[in-house]
Amino acid sequence: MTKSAPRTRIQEKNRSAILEAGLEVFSKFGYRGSTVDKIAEAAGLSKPNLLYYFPSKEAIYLELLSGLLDTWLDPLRALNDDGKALPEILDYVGRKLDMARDFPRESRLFANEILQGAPRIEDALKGDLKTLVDEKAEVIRHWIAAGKIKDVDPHHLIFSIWALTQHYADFDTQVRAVLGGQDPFPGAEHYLEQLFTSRLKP
Amino acid sequence: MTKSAPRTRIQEKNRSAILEAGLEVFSKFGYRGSTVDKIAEAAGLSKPNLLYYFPSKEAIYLELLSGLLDTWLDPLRALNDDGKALPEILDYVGRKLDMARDFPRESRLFANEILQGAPRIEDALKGDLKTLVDEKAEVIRHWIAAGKIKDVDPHHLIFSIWALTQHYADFDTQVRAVLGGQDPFPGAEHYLEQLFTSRLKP
DNA sequence: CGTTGCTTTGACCACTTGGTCAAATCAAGC
DNA sequence: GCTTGATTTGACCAAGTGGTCAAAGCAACG
Repeated sequence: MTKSAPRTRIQEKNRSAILEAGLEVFSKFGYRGSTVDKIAEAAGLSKPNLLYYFPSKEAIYLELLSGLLDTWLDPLRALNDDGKALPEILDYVGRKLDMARDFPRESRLFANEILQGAPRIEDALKGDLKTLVDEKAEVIRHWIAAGKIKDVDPHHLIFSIWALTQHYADFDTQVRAVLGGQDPFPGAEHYLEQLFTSRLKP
Repeated sequence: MTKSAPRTRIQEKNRSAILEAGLEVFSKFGYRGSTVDKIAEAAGLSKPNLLYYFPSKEAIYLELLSGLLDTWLDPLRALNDDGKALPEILDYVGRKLDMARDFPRESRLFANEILQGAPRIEDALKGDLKTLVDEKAEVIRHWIAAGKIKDVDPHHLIFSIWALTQHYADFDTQVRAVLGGQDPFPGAEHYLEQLFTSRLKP
């Protein structure tokens, strides 16, 4: 559920333009490095006009963050105990890697917030996120008990999937510098599939 | 080689106090989020006094960064073609994980810089870093050709080691939130050892 | 056309921030 | 104790920042 639903078409347009601009700017400069002026310019509005739609810089940031956390966890929610364990996990890896490729700004915004100690979403991490991860760790434990995959620590398995996929979005600059500008994603997809298959296939 | 060598004992003491304070503050708030006042306070100096030792906020940041990149790459430099391939790689993983545990501020400072697009160290990444990684990739390729480890893309192997180890420093907040405050490192060490052994052991 | 309510803006303000500077303090050798 | 050079500081400044506000523009409807 989004904030108080905008009524007019123009409100809807401007609010979403601001959020898009906010994502662009916040993900590039971090919260402190972003200015209301920059966001306003990116959204094609004047600063006071932007502040007519959102009460403050922080309000934009918070709305982005809360929307993001959901989107970001959707692939994990989709991880279900539907028979084939390994393909299910490989699918999750693939979906996360796709997101790193297609939504790097979202990944970086999130990374920025966690790096600063997650001051604004600590509760969500200790609450919803922990609950969801614990739940999925249980699913993985069942797969292990049933002999469908090898014995691994489910939490660290999940962490490793996050780390490996998000690395390609968050550290994009470094990865491309080392690869000499070459697109990392085809290679990454193959590498990660092999990596997790080797570790998990019984 | 460090900057112009400080002459007096007091200069040495204050300069290193400032660098220590800078590391503390920059790694916590990022470049833009850090103020000269905060760094000065952490170093136990007044702002003008701090600026007597360093010409600007950026100078502190740059000196930290350039010193860091070296330290950060030392473990990779130590990766040598000395017979046993897999233990060599597992050692590298272990050393990087130790650094993530013992020097998380350094890792976060670096992560912050890369996240912002590495505006101040792009050249170093495309130069020294790429050279070093390409060189070590060649070592790994030899191991593969000699049948000492399984066939993997050397660059992505190195990326995966970086991603997995630094994740525990950079995303510490998230990891601990999900684990309910439990120390992640013992579990991480075991998980990573198994992961790379499974993938690489011929 | 004129009223009404949504939208936009120029001018402005208080506060933070990086950095300067002249003057004061201090330490050490003479 | 006095001189000399290193160190420290209070006062200050210009630029940038988040945010306010009253007034102006604008669209739609009677």
